[in-house]
Amino acid sequence: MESSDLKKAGLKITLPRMKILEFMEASDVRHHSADDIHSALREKGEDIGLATVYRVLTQFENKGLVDRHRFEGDNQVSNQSVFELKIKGHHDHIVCVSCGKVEEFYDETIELRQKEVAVAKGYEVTGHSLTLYGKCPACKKS
Amino acid sequence: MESSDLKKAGLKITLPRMKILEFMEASDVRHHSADDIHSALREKGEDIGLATVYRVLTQFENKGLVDRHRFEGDNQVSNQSVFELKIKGHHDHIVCVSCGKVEEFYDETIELRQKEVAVAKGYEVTGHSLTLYGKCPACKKS
DNA sequence: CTAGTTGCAAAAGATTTGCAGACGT
DNA sequence: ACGTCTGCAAATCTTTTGCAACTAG
Repeated sequence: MESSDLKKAGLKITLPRMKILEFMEASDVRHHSADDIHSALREKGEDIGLATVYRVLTQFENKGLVDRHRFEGDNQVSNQSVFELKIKGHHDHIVCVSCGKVEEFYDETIELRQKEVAVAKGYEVTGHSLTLYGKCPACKKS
Repeated sequence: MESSDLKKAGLKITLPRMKILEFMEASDVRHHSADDIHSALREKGEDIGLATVYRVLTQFENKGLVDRHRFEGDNQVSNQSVFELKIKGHHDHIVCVSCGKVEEFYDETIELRQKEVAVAKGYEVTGHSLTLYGKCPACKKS
């Protein structure tokens, strides 16, 4: 399923692209910084440059294969963008401010209301970004 | 009202801090990058370093005087953080992807639903960030 | 073969930090 | 006077770009 996605997107099937896609699919975590991916692949013995990782992710983003997020919020740990495969439908995020864990959720009520708010202001909506910040169950105890 | 805010926050009342606060209060735009503020003050003849602007804004953020946002979204223009005075109550943002204009809104339904979603997942909410992206009325025509 | 890709190093943009001097209280 | 700030320059961090070599189709 990987190579067909690339072909469909009009991108040549190259080793770095395959490796990056594979890594993102195989990982149990869904959000990765460019550096995460680069280090992970390096450790696996792949010789892929960080610049290539950025280039590939940017291409994927433009082709609609991945989303790029910039989590902000209370105790922001890093300034890096994070990327996630766009295999599932749209959803928003909830980030733990203590351990950095990211979960996803989708709420029809919120989605609908957002559109209403925008239209009421005369906007033509093209997208949105919603992220909740808080302490996850595990971190609440400590 | 400015100096008292600073004093309350436990910060010395210095010229750069006053100037930055004044500028943010006086401006009709509510969101400014560190560089915006720096340039604006420079043009007014104030001799304030960019590093100081960043330091002051970061202090203000920690003291709860300002919020820092990192708008992401469809046609990302810049990677700069923007800061806004926290004088008004909480609200979210709607950003025009064409002209970059930022408007604010507050919707009780969305706020409520967010809290519900987080609680349902066992989180203790500490904050959230919601930004809609779209074309503003003026830009829709073009 | 040929255009699209890659790795590396250098560049660029945003933000932070070290330090000596200046300022607020 | 004293500890806090400030400006400047240098350092850091993240991301992008130039370029010569390489590779998929």
